[in-house]
Amino acid sequence: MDTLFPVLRHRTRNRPMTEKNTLTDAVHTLLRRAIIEQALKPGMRLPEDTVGEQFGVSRTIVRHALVRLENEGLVVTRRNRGAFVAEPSLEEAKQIFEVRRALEAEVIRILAERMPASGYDQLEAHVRSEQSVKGKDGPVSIRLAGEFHTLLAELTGNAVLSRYVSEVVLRCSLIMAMYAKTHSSDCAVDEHSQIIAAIRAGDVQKATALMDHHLGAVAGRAELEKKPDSVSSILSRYGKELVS
Amino acid sequence: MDTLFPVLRHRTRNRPMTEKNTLTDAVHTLLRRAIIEQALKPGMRLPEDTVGEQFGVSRTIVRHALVRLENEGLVVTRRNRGAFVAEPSLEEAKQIFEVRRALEAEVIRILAERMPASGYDQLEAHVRSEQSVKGKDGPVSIRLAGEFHTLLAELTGNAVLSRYVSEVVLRCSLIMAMYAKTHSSDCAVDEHSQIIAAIRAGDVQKATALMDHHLGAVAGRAELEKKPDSVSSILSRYGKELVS
DNA sequence: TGCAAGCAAATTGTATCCAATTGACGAGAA
DNA sequence: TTCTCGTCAATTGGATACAATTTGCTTGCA
Repeated sequence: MDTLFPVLRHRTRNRPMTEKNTLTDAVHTLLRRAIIEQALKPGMRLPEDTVGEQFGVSRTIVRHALVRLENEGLVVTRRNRGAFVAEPSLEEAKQIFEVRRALEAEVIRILAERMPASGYDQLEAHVRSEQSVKGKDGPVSIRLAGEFHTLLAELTGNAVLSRYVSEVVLRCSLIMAMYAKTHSSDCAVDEHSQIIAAIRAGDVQKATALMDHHLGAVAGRAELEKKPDSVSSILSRYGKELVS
Repeated sequence: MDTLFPVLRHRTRNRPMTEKNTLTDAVHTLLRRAIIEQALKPGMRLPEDTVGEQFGVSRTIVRHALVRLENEGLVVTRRNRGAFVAEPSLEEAKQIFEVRRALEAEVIRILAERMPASGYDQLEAHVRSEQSVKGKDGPVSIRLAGEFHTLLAELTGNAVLSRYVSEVVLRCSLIMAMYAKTHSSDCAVDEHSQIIAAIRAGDVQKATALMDHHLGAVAGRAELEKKPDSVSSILSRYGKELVS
């Protein structure tokens, strides 16, 4: 545990962070990455003082970070109980995928209309980096698969849209971590290429259909398996119904 | 100032709040309402201790509430400067409307497919309450006009979608407060009725077109006028470019 | 043996305190 | 007169201390 994130202090003190150079942002970013990469598994408790101790910051900071993560849907907090890594239900997962489809359809619609200058270069570079880790089922592959969609959204130039897409993509990563046996990003890379091609051709219909299929495949893969591998994740859901 | 929200303590101590009964939630909710109803105008400073003093809570609470409001896009914070009510630029406004159109189109698509049992009753009741304040340009009218769209989104049963719609609707309210001369919700009510009718008829095309027109009219009204009534709002934007 | 009441430990909710950064004002020099 | 530099007040960033609530365990009783 202690060695998971040993560089926080250093990076925070000396170098500007990706976001705002404030401790809260640093903790927020690291916790998010830890959740997405499954270092912190769904349902795991996140006590404020424990986290703060590991990161060498006070509870105040951790709390602020947790508030943000809760807004992003990656953690849930229960009154006087503390924060937990979210365990999206299948119902919730369906909802998130539904929204994601709508948002990404809009992304495609916009990009087909106005793709920025270096857009295709960036996309193709990203696909290449995805191909370079093809086959591995590690956290890197999961992260890259998500970042393709984030990049796509960023290219629209619409910061609001981009933020929402990022959020749903992150939550989908969490969902896949819970429900899918393997992330199996093998097919995904090819589908990414096809989507780029369709956008380049200006064929919104086809690109949207491809994206729908792409997301549908991902969602379907999750729904079929349900991954009841750990008893706790099941019992926790039953437990929730008892207390609420 | 002191008499604006005199009931906070009482409500918080004795009664469950709308959200979670914690002071942070209470302050968060009240600040949000104050911003939407234009009691707190765009660009206005929100010093932590001043706000906390007015509400009778400590700065810690206000900080947490401000963090949430920032996540919602209703306030912006500048490092070591404090929090301000957001002043969305026209570019930002365009982006928000773009996302809103996409989200609400999805709402209509879903509702045409699966409208819950009492859905139409609730919608018509809401329209009636909108009509009852027709003509007045007060905060109540602004709030109701927004809540129609929020209600629509909630009826989808998709909590994620509903949350995002709520957010963009709130931000649109702020935008209209800045850029539109009058909220002029006169036409809006009728359009709301028409949208309901189209959904009831199962005509997704028409409902979407109506909604697009509805939102387009709202957005257009804002964009045309630009409301340069106060010099400060213009200068503040230039000022931002200087310091950033 | 099983259940309930009560106590103790742990953890969050809130308030207060110290430090660091920023913006403003004013004095002095070009 | 105007620009620059230095000091100071104001405000946020962050840490610590205290209070309230919940949980789980222990103990007593049926």
